[in-house]
Amino acid sequence: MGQMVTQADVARAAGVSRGLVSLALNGSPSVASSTRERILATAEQLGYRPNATAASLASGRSGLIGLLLPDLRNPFFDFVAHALQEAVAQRGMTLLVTVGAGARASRRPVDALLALRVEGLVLVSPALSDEELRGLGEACPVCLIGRCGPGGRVDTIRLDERAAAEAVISHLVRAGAGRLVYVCPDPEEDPNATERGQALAAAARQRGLRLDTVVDDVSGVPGLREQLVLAGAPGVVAHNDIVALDALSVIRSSGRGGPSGVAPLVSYDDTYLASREEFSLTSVEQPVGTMARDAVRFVCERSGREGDGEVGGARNVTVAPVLAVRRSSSPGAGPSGA
Amino acid sequence: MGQMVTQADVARAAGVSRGLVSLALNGSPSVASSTRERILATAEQLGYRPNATAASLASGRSGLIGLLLPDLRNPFFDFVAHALQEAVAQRGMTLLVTVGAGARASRRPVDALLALRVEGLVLVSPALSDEELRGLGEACPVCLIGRCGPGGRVDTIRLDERAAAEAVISHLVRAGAGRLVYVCPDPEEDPNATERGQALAAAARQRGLRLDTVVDDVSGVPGLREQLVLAGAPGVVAHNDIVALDALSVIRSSGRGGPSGVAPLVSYDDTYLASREEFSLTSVEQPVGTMARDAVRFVCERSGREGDGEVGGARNVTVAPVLAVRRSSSPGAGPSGA
DNA sequence: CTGAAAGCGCTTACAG
DNA sequence: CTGAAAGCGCTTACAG
Repeated sequence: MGQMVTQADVARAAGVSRGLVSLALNGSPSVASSTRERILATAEQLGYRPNATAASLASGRSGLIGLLLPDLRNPFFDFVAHALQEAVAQRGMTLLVTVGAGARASRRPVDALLALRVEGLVLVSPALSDEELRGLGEACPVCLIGRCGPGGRVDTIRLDERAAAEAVISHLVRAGAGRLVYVCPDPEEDPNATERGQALAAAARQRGLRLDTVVDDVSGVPGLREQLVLAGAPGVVAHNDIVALDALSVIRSSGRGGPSGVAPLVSYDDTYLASREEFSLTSVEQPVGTMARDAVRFVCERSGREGDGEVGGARNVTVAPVLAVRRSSSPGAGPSGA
Repeated sequence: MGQMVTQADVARAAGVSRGLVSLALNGSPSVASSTRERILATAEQLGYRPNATAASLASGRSGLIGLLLPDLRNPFFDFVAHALQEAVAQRGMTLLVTVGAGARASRRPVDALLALRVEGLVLVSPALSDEELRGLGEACPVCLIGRCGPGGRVDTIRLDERAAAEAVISHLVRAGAGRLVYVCPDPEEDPNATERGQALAAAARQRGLRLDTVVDDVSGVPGLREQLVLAGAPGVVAHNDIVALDALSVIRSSGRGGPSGVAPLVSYDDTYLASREEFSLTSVEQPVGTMARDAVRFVCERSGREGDGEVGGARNVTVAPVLAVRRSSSPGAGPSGA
C-alpha cells in the first residue's frame, strides 16, 4: 500500500529531529506544547500511522495481551472477551483474540501470540497439557480461566467447583431428584469437564446419591434419553448452557405423561441462552467481570508492568458461584415454548 | 520473562553467522542440510522463540490478517472466523481477531490492527461510514463481508440481497402470508439491516404486498406483538437467527387459537440455532467457506502477495442464497418444543 | 554454500 | 526544552 509515512518523514516536514517526533507522538511532557502541536498537525496531515511492531521492538514492550478461546459459538466467551477487552483497554493495551480448541489446534495460535511478544496470555479452558502450560508460563506471563492449575508460574482463576457442585446438587435434591445425571461435552474438548464431574460426584456421594455421566456429542445425547426412561426422574446437570439446550430438548421430548419435562435441569455459565424465556435455565453464574480484571492484573504483574517486585509461584484464585434459579429446575411450573 | 534467546545467541552457540541462522530457520534451500540440522537443534535446545515483530519490521511483511467482528455472540461469526482461519493458515499466515460493534468501538481495534501492519483487513458488517472505509482502503487492503461497498479500493463480498429477498418473500407467500413484517436489529448495530429491508420491501412491493419494519431491541419486539394481533397472520422475516429467536417466542406466545404459532417465519444465516429441533427455523444460508476464501484472496492480491499486477478499483462480489426450509415457515406442521 | 553489513521504524538514555 | 546516536531482533541483497 504505497509507502507508509514514518516519523522521519514527519520530522523532516516539521523541521525537527526524529527523536522529538517520537516524544511528541507519545505525549512526553518534556516537549513544548507549541512544538507538540506542530508535530501532531504535521503527522495528521501526512497521514502518519504508528508502526507498533517497530515500537515494540525498540521499547521491549508490545502493549499486547493475547486471548485464546476454544470457539466463538459459546456466548460465555463473548462475556469473557468483553470483560477482558475492558480491563485491557483501560491500561491502553490491546487485546488480540485467537481461536483454537483441542491441544493441536491451540498450539499454532498460541505460538503466533508468543511470536508477537504479547505481554500476557489469557487462556480459557485450554486443552493443553499441564506440562505444556508450565512451559508457556516460563516464556510469558500466563493466566488460565476455567481450568485447574498446572503449577509452575501459571496463575489460574476459576469457579469454586466444590461450592458450585454443592449448590447445584442441593438445589436438585430440593427439586425432588433422587438420582443424578451429568451431561458433559467430550473431555478432550473441555478439560474442565473431568474436574466438574468429580466435584459433582463428590457432592452426590455425600448425600448417598448416584451420579451417572453421559457425553453430549454430534449424535446428541442418547445416553440421557436412556437415563430418562429408567424409574424415577433424575436431576440433570449440564456442563454449560450449550449442552443444556441439548439436554433440555431430550427432556422435553421424553416427557412422560405431560407436555412439560419432568426432570429438573441445572447448567453452568448463565449466558443469555439460560435467561431466554423459552429455555429458562437454572444456571450457575460466574462473576466474569471480576475474573477478567484479575486475569489481566495477574499477567501485568508478572510482566513487571504493574505492582512491585517479583511474583513468585502460581496463584490459584477461586470464585464463588451464584445459582440463578429459573423454571428448568422446577418442572412443576412447566417450561414455556409450547 | 528473563531474556529471550535471539538468533544471535543461536549463531554463537552453533558457531555460524547470524544471517545463516535466519536462513536455516526459514528453511532456505541454500543452507546445507547438515548445517541446518545443527542450527535447528541448537535453536531448539536453547529454547529459541522467533520474534515476529522483528521479522515483520525487517522483511516488510507481517504475515498477519486482521478480522473485525461485531461480537462473539452470533454463531454466524464462528463460521466466518473458522473459514477465514483456514484460508489464512493455508498461506502460513496468522489471523488476528478483534471485536468491536458500532462506529466508535470499531475504530480502536482497527487502528491496533493497522499499527501491527496487518497485510489485510476483513471486516464483517462494519458500522464504519463509507468515507472511513475508503480511507482504510488507502492504508491497507480491505475486504468487507456482509456490507455494501463504499467504493474506493475496498472489495466486498455479500449475499445477493435481491435474490434472497425474492426467495424469502415468495416462500412466505406460498406459506399463506398476505402481508409482511421485517424484524431487524438497530441499524446502528448492523448497517446491513437497511439494505436488507429495502430489498425485502422491493420484493414485497412487486407482489403488491405491504411490508412493515419493527426493531428488536432490549425491550424485545413489542412492535411484532402489535402486528400479530392485526387481522391476518403476517409472514415474518427476521434479520438473522438471533433476532429470529426473539420473533419466534413472540409468535409462539401470541398464537391465536392453538399451541403452535400461526405466522410463518424466515430468517437469515442458517446457524446451528436455526437447525436446532426446538426452533427449526427456515433460514437463508450463505456459502461462508467460499466467501472467506475469496476475502482472503482479495486482500492478498491487493497486498501484492498473490496474483499478478495491480488490482484496480473495488470488486463487489455477490453470492447466491440458498433457502434451508424448516418448520418455522410451515406453521401447520407445528413447532416442537411442547 | 557461507559471512559481513546495511537497514526496517521506532524508543531512549545521554549530552547539551 | 531539543538533538545525535545507539540499538531492539530480524531479513536480505551482495560478495565471496
